[in-house]
Amino acid sequence: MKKTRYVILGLLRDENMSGYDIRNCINTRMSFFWKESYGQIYPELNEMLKEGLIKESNEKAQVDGRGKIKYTTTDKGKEIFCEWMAATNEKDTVRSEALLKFFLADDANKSDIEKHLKDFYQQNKERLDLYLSFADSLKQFAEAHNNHKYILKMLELGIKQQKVNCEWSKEYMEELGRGLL
Amino acid sequence: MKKTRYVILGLLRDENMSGYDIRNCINTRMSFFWKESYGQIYPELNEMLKEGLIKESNEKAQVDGRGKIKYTTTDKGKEIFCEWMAATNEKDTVRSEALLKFFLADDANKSDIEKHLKDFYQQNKERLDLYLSFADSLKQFAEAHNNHKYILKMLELGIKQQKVNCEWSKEYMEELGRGLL
DNA sequence: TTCTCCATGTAATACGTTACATGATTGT
DNA sequence: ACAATCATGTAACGTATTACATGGAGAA
Repeated sequence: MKKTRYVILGLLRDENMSGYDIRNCINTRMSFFWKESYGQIYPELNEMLKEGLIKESNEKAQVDGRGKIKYTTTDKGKEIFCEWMAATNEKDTVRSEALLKFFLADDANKSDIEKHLKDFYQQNKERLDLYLSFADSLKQFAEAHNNHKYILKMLELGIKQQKVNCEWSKEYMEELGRGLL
Repeated sequence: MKKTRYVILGLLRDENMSGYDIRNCINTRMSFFWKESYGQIYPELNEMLKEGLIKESNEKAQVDGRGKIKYTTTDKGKEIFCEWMAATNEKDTVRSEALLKFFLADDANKSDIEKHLKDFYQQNKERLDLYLSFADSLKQFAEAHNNHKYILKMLELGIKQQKVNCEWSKEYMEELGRGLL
């Protein structure tokens, strides 16, 4: 089942946003467990408008200058968001090309693996730093929004996961470097 | 880019397999970072046959009884597998409905979150046990195949990840239970 | 003025799942 | 005899990415 509308609805509860904002927010803050492309977001927004799940918020439209269209959730939107929240989750769809290569490796492609481990470490380190700084900025306003503490909890997990990935790839690289494998 | 053929090629290097075998192997051993459905595997196998990346291995066909068709990689298949192995990885496609809900939670859906945390813990625990037993069985034949040590390394990461997820969700549940959040 | 980024959108294409059809084999 | 599982396959459908089109705003 498509979940685009629920992410949108979830974000709009907190703050009025344009399609562009939504896409950016998802692909930065939420990037370690989600992403969306414009090709999904814009058509979905118009669909949701028709269904009355969101509406344009003209209040802030001018403040921001541009022809930007900001949206808010309607009561109906909040309702279907809550229904989704309460429902049992589908099985995750996880696909990692790096992990796939690590799994399928053998002696013939040892040097490729070393390269991919390096990239893997780098990417996880970058994300780790991103989440740490995001968590820091949230902590400063922990009282401001009641949902901040939930996001912080979530980030805590992301940080732990990135750390595990970094440690593992570092160790693995060292083992390969010392010819232990 | 579709990666189905590379998984297939990777598995076939090690052992002759049928489409059914391949699908089972992916959806059990590799389930924490990959999956494929019959609708992808069978058409892909026929496509690969046409392109000369794999061929039927009639040797073992009878041994197994059934009308099972087992495949092996050809030289050309090995070649394109190696090319893929050496290439830089695409960004991962990660989508977890559970994590999405944890991120989008607020006080209004606290009880939903508790339920999802319970499920999350349960699923991660089950996977953890699965990988532990898989790792155990591989360790017994660690010398048999030169690729076993790479798979073990990979499983090591999977095990660490599952553990982190279990610990995090357990802690989170306790905090919620004690009304700390 | 030209470049870059903001901003919205769509059409073509690629990818993936589901549900169904079919039939053999094994265990009870 | 019956159910379960093995085994292969396809058509319909749903979902997601890509590439492109369009144009305004701000900076160099």
